[in-house]
Amino acid sequence: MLRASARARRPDFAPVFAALGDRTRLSLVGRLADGVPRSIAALTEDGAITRQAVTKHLRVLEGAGLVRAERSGRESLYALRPEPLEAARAYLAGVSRQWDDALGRLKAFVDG
Amino acid sequence: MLRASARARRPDFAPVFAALGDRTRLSLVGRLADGVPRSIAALTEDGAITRQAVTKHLRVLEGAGLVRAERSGRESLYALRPEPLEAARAYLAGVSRQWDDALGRLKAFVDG
DNA sequence: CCTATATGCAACCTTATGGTTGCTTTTCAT
DNA sequence: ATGAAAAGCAACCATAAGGTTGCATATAGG
Repeated sequence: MLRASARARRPDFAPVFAALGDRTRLSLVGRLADGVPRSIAALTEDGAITRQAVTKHLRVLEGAGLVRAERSGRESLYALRPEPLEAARAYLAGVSRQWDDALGRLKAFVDG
Repeated sequence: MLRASARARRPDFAPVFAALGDRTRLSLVGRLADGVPRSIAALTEDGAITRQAVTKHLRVLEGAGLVRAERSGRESLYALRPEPLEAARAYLAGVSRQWDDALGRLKAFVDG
């Protein structure tokens, strides 16, 4: 039963949203959205926060699949991975669509 | 300077994502997506969790604007508010678009 | 009126989170 | 070869998060 297992294995988006649910992390995602991989030091540059804190945030993002690290010499470069972002976007679109459909049916019922 | 203040007041989505970043809460949102307001008791029915815990989650969702409570007699009915969901969706779309544009420019440069 | 239902409030517990500091290790460049 | 730069590791701290239990309050309905 492919359809059943496909339905059963719906990925759970909570971790992705949780990873995005922090100002600092959201800002990191925003900064990496230009497609340029950056080192931890580069991402710390604004100085608002310690390098270690940035590292932790990057690990969280990596854990949610939102970012990927690649070591290059003495620095490790973090790059955005758009796939889970897109998946989360699609998920939200689905919920919104469900809502709109429901309202549509309600209106049809009332009018009908 | 209307434009400047409009730009300055970009809503910050972290709280919305944070509210969505929990399985239970995400499930509540999913259940309310059919447009039917539900009481706390109704939303607790599966019994996986205490009514109090559900209440707390609903308050968090309400704090993020994702849900709205209206008291009706002895029960308070919670209804989904699609606006912040849609806004969050649009935000993610924006990040994805930025990423795609960046890749497009990079490709144009390489090919160029 | 009295009782069962629905919710609210408050205290409490455990673990996760966001952040720091200090020290070590790897690597680049002079 | 040596010093500075980049990152890793580990311990620690304070607070927030998710959850529970116990008790109080309001309302629906016989």
